[in-house]
Amino acid sequence: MSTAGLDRRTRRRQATIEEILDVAIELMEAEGVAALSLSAVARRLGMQPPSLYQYFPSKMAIYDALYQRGNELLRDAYRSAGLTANTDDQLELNLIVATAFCRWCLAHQVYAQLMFWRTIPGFEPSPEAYAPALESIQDLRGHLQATVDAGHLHPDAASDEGIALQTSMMAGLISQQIANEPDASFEGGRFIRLLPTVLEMFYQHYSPTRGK
Amino acid sequence: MSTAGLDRRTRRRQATIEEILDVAIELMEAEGVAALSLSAVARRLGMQPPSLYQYFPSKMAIYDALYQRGNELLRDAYRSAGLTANTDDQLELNLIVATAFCRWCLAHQVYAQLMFWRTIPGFEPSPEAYAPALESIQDLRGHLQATVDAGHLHPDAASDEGIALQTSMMAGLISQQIANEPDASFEGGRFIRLLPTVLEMFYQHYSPTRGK
DNA sequence: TTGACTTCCCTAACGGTATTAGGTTTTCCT
DNA sequence: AGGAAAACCTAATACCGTTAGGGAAGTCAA
Repeated sequence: MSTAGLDRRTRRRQATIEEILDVAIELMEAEGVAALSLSAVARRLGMQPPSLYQYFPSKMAIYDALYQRGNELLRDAYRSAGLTANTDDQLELNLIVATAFCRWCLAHQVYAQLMFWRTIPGFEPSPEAYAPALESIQDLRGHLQATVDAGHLHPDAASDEGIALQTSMMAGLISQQIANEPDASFEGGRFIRLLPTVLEMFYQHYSPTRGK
Repeated sequence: MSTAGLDRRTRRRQATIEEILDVAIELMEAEGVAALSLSAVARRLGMQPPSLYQYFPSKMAIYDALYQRGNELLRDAYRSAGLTANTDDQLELNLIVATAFCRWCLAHQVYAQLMFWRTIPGFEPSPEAYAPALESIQDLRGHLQATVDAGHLHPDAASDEGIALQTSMMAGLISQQIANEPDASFEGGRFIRLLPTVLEMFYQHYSPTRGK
């Protein structure tokens, strides 16, 4: 990530790579994820299209780099929300980080579509690009486990099933919001504003006294 | 829909249109929704690509026709599940129709992606193509209202919010399943098998005694 | 049966795309 | 300063969606 201590040319190269990715995201925001055109990217950069192949071996490689960048950004947003939260209540903390997660997805719909819907024909993320997504899932698992340990949830909440349940419910709100009301605010969105409700349902379902 | 009583030429024409749509769906299943190629469709039909323009004014029109067809098929699958269900229990009936809905989406992922994710750049369904989707939502509302009337759910369950909640939760399971385990069976899918659980949570949340 | 009209399908062409091949110029390190 | 490597170019290939225009075949009325 840091550019210090490197070759001058290597630094310039890295800057160009970032610039390509920035332009790609911008164009996808304007035209749609699947409508990304390398020619348009090159035009925007004042290059000829084949020159891009100095930096990425294919269009899919650009998607892959963006997939990775998105997962890193989301992981960081998620973590920093957990770290800066000022509360002792584990359940409230869960709401805070879940809100941060959903907020990020709605503010970065292009990334979200690339990361969670996987609708680009022929695109399969590389293990390297997928790694930060696994970290995010681990973080979520940690949050749930901490809530369990604090006695606020049944142990099953931190199981694979509990995680699948929570991610599915959040993914449902996010995908419905993006597909049906992409421009609504976080507070006003018909679907996303149900996030606290949905978390309540989750807590209810995994209440510590479940199964007597 | 019926081809009886029409011009001979009109009948042949209608058959060709259906054939084009069938081939388009087949290719999208194999290559991805966004990877549909009119040239490939024409090749499969033994035509030259421009000939397709006798039947559809553009590629988007084909997407639109498929969008409509998918919504009609889903509406019919949903309705027939409700009609053939053999139960007196309104809650069980809900599970049956919800299951039919999810089953259809997983069995027809191409349609589902087109209908619910809207990831084709520049595609906006026509009002005509959208109409059957509205019917499906009305059917869902009817089911929820009937459950409320039977005294099994709080009246809020059939409100706009209740419907948004239920559709979001189902959409979450479906989208997670399609994105992460598209080839899993309905019973074995890590996400979709949570459907009964999720409905339980919904019933719990909208229990008739809610708010005392 | 003839003539007109429509439908169907074709070829040719335009401007766009991703990508490869190969050459030239610029940049930088030793 | 020499030489390597990086950066960028032009040209070309093989696709794509779409438009223009023409010819053959089917259909209907006189």
